Amino acid sequence: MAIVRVALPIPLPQAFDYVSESASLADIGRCVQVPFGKDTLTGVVLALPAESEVDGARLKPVLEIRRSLPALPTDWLQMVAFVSRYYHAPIGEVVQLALPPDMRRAIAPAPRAGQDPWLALTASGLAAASDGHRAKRALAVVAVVQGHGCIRRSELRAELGSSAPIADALRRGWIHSVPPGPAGEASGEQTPTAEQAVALETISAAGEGFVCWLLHGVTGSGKTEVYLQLARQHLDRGHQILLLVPEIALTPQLEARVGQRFPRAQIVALHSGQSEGARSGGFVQAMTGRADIVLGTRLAIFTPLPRLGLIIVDEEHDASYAQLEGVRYSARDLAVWRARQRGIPLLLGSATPSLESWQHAEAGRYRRIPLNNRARAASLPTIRGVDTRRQHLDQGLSAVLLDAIATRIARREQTLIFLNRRGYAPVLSCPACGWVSACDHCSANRVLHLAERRMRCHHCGACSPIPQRCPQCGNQDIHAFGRGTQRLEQRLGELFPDASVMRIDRDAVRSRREWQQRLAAIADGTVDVIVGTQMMAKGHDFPRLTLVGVIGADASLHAADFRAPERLFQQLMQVGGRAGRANLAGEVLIQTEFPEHPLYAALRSHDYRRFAAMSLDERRRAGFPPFAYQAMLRADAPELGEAIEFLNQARGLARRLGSPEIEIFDPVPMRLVRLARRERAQLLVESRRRPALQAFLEQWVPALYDQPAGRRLRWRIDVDPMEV
DNA sequence: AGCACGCCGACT
DNA sequence: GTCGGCGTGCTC
Repeated sequence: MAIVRVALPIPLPQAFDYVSESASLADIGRCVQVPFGKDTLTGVVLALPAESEVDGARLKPVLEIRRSLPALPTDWLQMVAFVSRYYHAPIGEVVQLALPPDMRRAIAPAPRAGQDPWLALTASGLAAASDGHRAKRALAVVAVVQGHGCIRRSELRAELGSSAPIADALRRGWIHSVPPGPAGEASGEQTPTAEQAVALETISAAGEGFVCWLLHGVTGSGKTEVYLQLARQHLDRGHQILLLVPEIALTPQLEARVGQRFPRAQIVALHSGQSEGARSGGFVQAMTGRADIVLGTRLAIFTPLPRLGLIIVDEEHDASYAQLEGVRYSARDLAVWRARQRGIPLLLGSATPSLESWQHAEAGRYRRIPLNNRARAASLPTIRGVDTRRQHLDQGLSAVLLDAIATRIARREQTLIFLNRRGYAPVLSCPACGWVSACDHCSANRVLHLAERRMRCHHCGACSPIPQRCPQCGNQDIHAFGRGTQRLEQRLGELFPDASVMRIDRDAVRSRREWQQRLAAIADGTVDVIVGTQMMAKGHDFPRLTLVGVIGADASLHAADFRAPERLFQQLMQVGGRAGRANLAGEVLIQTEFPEHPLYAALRSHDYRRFAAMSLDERRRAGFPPFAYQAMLRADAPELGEAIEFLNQARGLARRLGSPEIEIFDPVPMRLVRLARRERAQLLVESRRRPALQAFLEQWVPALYDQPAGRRLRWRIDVDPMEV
């Protein structure tokens, strides 16, 4: 009779022991069905302990061990256990997070390569394409294949809506299926630039063991080419590659690029908004070693990969690697842990690395590789500040910026106006009595959305109609203060009546399809001026975009959050990278009341290093991360008092456990105290040493579970919090 | 988390 | 006399 330790999907910190007649060591990592209280749950076997802390008579038998599924590998279980330990999240919740909801469906065999071959153009197909005027339907096939370089039969079929012309084109010999071959066979590999070659040689020379590389490459320096050539080397050695990307709409583009480069590799894409079945399928393909490359967002860090040889984290500074809800983790940090665990190299890439990573490099823990030159475009954009202190502004737009826009319109070039505020105006207010459009559920104002004819809270999503008069005093003369993307879009339309203005933000672009349509319109050059939020900052190159205007950036300069300037710099650097490509010089105009601010000065000279040195110096002096390690206890309740009371008890506990190495702060209401009818507070604990913080948390968090007050409200511990 | 058990107010 | 409020405790 073996004892089986099982992680169950419940928010309790411990695993549960059961007994089983048939369990063996081979069942560690398998899914099991067990009775739990009144119902039956599916869990994962963590271990077969020699004995249980629970009295043997109380152990219930395992109902079923699902042996039809392959067992999760030991290193995967170790990673999950680490996440639970480090982030102080219940093991069962971590397993639930890391495991696709239903792995059963995933057991169906993956589509066989022979069934769904890669198709590519032949020489005669190329000839047929250029000489035209023949069988139109088959030529359409040729055009599509040519457009993709290389495409799966299933995708081609989906695009054409029929498979008959594919057969026709195959018969004519215009296209052929690419015969299966080594996964590392690359098509269209570029000759690396001198810098890229150095980067690749340096990384290869260090061997196959654990090294954390920080690839610091300016926008357009060709980081992706380095990723792909490095990936090819590892594919050649039979390794699997994990490529993490931020949670943004451009995943499909990168996927297409990887697919075209490695027509013979099995590529699995894992991103949010994917069906359960697809996620499970990809998970199992990766776990069984059938997938060669896993490309995905933060959740993909939990993919089991038996042949894993390389991890790449693109745009490693990106905030979307951190999960803020539920089990809190940073996929980038876990990537480092995982690479060390597996003894393999890890590549973190960014034009503006996180200060955490930069400091690791400064301290020699990561090895830095610079890519200083743009691979294609001749030069970096000119960045200038526009001093708005003494200027008349038209809806926030300075004459200098308006002139610059007019010039681009005349030249048939494009402008992007970057404003990180959605809606028409951030608040509606009555000048007579002082009423503001406050949200009933949050301590925030509802934003005027003229396009949707609603007032909307950007925090909880609640909506209300636009009042025609002041709800408090009846005054008909209420005003919209400030401006968002909608108002700018409207004003730019008035100022440039012959130009076409397009708005890109989460309200205007709801679906992937809309996003694609708008991108296509911008690429076509039918748009002159784009008003966009940070959605526009990432990825995508627009060859005709030569001017970027930045509005309202100053707000982040003096924000309460000590990370705000870092994010601002990253964002402006990224959005500036949109300006000027190929043979057209780019210009970035930043409207500011603080043109002399060192952040803008560093930005003007494209000097990330200076910015990083300066910021790290400030952080060191202030004792902020990465020179201190933090954990945040957050609580929310219907009334703020309850949350504060719980945190005070928690602080009392902490004081009793506390060591001199731990600093315990007072509970404070969060900056946005009220959110969706709940009031929130937080308590910060900090240490100069990570192990000291962890040792403290190991005592403190279990004690918190025993606090009776903790049962009446929601609380959560956030290790290495990104927002303080 | 779910679900029991368990003691105190307004209702068929 | 009961139906039901959610406080407290437990789940291997």
